[in-house]
Amino acid sequence: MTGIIDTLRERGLVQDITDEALAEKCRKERITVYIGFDPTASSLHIGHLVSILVLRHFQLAGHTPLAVVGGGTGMIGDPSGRSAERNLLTREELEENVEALRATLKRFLDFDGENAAVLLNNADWLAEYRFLDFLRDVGKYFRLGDMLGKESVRRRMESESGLSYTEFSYQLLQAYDFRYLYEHHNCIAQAGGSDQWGNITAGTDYIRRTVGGDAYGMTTPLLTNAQGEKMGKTAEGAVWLDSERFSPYKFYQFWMQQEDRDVDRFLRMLTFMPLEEVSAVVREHEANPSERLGQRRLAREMTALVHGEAEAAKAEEASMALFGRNLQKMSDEQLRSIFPDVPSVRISRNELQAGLPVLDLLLQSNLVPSKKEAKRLLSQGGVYLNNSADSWPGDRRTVGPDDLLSESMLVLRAGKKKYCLVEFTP
RNA sequence: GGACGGGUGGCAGAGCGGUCAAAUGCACCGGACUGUAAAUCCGGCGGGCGAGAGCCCUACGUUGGUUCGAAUCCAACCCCGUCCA
Repeated sequence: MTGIIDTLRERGLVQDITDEALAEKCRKERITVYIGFDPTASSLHIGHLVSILVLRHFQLAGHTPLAVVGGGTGMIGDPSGRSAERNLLTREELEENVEALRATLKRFLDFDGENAAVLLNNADWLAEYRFLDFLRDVGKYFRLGDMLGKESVRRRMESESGLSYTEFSYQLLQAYDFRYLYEHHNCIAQAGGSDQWGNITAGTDYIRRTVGGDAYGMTTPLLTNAQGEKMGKTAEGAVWLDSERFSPYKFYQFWMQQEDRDVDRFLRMLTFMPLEEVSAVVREHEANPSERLGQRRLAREMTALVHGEAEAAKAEEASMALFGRNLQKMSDEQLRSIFPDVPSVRISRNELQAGLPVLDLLLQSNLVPSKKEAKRLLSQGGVYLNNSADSWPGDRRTVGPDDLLSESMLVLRAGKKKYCLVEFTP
């Protein structure tokens, strides 16, 4: 029988494991596994995706996943010198973030059935823990040498910014989390990103020393691209999993724009496609890279996974319309159908009649942050009206009714891949 | 509490009285080449005004001061690091 760990290994999702016995155990029995998510932001981004998917993999294999939101551990970041008010506010913020994380996590796991997922908040057992009790019950089992030896601690000690006592204590909290879950939820394994190794082993060691049980840990590799850069951040910020912050269209485009050599790895790590199918797609892609079949499939799969099949279909359709060759044939009706899905803006028709300066149009469409940048773009030939860049006599050019693509719309483009749909309304 | 070092653009890191909107590298944005890819090359990279030469505003931890002029000198304060108590 193939166990979940074997499956995860095949997909490149296992970086390290505390004990090979875990793989064996998973082949034979159903276990409970947990991963923690700290509410440092109000939404999850693709940096969290690997962890979420690992939980789902476990669940699909019949194991019970616990998703722990760090309402307690998330408080640790608080600097002590804050006013009571601000502290209160922060608490509220934290609470909101916790709620947002719960909502997102719920979409990825199944909360019914025999091995229903469980959503927990570590504030429930950490918040009321008294400091002196904690030092006696937990702190006593940690040796300073071990704590200082952790990679994360060492790096910070050597860095210019140093490390506060508060953050230094974090590993104890996470270790205690693990023990709590071990005792109350029969959870014998913790997974996490590779940066969590130190915290995870702190937990397994602590459990061994206190309750004497077997607890295991596993880490996933950090999701990086072929350049070795951490995935999840773009120049504008994180790639959120929440459609309010990062539209399905943008999400689709994000994956569409990945480079060739990442396609195979991402398909294996981030989708649930059978590996044979992944190989087939990759082969097809390599035979004819300019078709971008690999990226297309990746974008489609990822968008469907995160935003649902319907949104994925819309994002794909909008992308094909904008990036397709025959933009000229688009009608008002067709453009309007993708309008809500892509970056778009509405401007009064009067402005068009009067002759709208291109610089203003660029600014209003949010394609540029400033007029200066708009001028730069224009002078370097990076502005496209209805996908054609020719005939642009300088930045004093204005746009009028003749420039419309359909009755009321035009397509503005900055650079190679940033579009904005502009509708002129009465 | 003391000694020393340090706080500069998204990051790293020069500058140490005018020629500094601030070298250089990375990141980022356009363009060429392509394939919404990579590599490479070219251009750009605080903001406003101007067709343009250019003009103006805001910026080098904070606040004051010296000076015709300060990222650069002085003072106080805040923050970080290292060592000492």
